[in-house]
Amino acid sequence: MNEDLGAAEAALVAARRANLAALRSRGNDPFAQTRYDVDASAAELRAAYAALEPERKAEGEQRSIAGRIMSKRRMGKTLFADLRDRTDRLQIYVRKDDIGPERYEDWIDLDIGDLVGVRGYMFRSKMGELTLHVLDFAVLAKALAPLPDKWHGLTDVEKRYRQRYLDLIVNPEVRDAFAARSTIVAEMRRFIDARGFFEVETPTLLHVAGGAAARPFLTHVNALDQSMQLRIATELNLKRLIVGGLERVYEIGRIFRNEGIDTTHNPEFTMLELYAAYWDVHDMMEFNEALVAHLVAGVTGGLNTLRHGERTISFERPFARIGYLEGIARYGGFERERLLSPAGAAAILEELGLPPSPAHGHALDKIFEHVLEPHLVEPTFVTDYPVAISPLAKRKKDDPELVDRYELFCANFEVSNAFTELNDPDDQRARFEAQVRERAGGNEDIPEPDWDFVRALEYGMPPTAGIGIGVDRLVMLLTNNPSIRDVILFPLQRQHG
RNA sequence: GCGCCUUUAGCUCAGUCGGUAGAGCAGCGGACUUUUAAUCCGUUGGUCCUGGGUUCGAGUCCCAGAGGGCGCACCA
Repeated sequence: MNEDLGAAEAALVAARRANLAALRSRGNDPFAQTRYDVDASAAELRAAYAALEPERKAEGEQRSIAGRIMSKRRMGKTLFADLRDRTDRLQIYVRKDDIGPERYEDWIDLDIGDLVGVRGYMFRSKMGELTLHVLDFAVLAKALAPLPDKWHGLTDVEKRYRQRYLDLIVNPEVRDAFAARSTIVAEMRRFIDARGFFEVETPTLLHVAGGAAARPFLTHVNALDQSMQLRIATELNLKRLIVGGLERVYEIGRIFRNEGIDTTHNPEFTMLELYAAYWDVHDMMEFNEALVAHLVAGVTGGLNTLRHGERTISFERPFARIGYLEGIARYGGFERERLLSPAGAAAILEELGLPPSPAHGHALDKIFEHVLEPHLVEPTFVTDYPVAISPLAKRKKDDPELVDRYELFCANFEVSNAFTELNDPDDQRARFEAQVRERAGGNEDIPEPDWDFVRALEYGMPPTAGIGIGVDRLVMLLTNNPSIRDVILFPLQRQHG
């Protein structure tokens, strides 16, 4: 079974198997264990005994923890080892005199990576380290494969992603980032639930994936013998629920887009979408600002600033606001009339030295990215988008070429996108028809229209505001990680032998 | 898709001008009853990513390919 291993690795595995056999020969089969009574975590013990003075022992109280052996320092008839559990690392101390010569042999046969449960009392060593003096223990599982280097850890990025379990074992900051993600998402739910929203789950398999401009993944349902698509947004189904009277709904769900992979894009990612009947885009902005400020305070222990790379970003409310056209005029000097006409926007692209765009909306996106986005470091609401790039948003009452929409930018990327939802079925139908023409013109990123969505609007949708937040990118921001792969446990990698 | 970088022991990395492949950690054997990257003595371990080519001789030079990272392009 080890034919695919190199000789050196095979020898390491063989040594561990020999240790496993030795443990079993003493009636101590690690894989026969089913449970262990754990009454503390490493972090709890560190906190509970923080005041213990050097060389003092808390002999009266026995505590037990379980974890993985990360290092072992043998000194003849005693040994020190470091145990790691989900919370922290804790040093343990084992003496031959305490457990007897035969059980001490077990510790010689234990390897780095093995899982043990230990019970004993806490003391502080001569060197000042809090340590658990082991009086009893159980071997709970054996690591037959050798772990990466205890000091350098695992730095090979490819291996870290392909074997994330190794990354999590040896790189504590990786575990911390994913623990932070869990906390952030939980806090997000609490914040939303407290405002009376229903959490719902809508299908990922759809006949027509819509609600965004992106290429979908294609699949096939055998039972129906029909081709289907993986969703690229949850928007249309969530608004159907608003039509259905649920009034306040949200979904935190996996979205799939069959597009490029880079430091801010993974083909499957997590999006929060939330819709509130009787809110408009201003209510949503208020909500959005409160949510982000709350999460920043949560991860920083109450601060309103975040470290991002070399800089510090302030999230003091209110966040900056700038109009879409106003911003492009301020930083690029391009005027509204040119931007809002397809020919004018195409001419601006040329002036900027950018390649021509297939459509007006695309040209606007490119101009925005080059002119305004580089300036958006502090959290900033960009408001009042052109209708050409907002097919699902409601027009501004006094300015029908623009829509009641904003995007929140921070650290030069989009954190959220929100608008007052278009609820006029005739306008929606007209915009879908425009998309049909654009799609016929060769833009494959434009989805097929979802005509049943127009039918839903015909039954009446209350005035509603909606928002989408890229959860992965928000976690990147909140945990100061530069790549989306740092906040996705198993990022997509090419398959190889 | 394009460009740059990268791939050597289980892990982290050296490898000069093309001349028999190295270190630390881990492992193995030994000493050591408060160590902590424990220490000390001894020692095993290689598909140098793959396939071609040049050469008396290739980890090293050339070509092609594969994986990965970064940048650009793409991408609400």
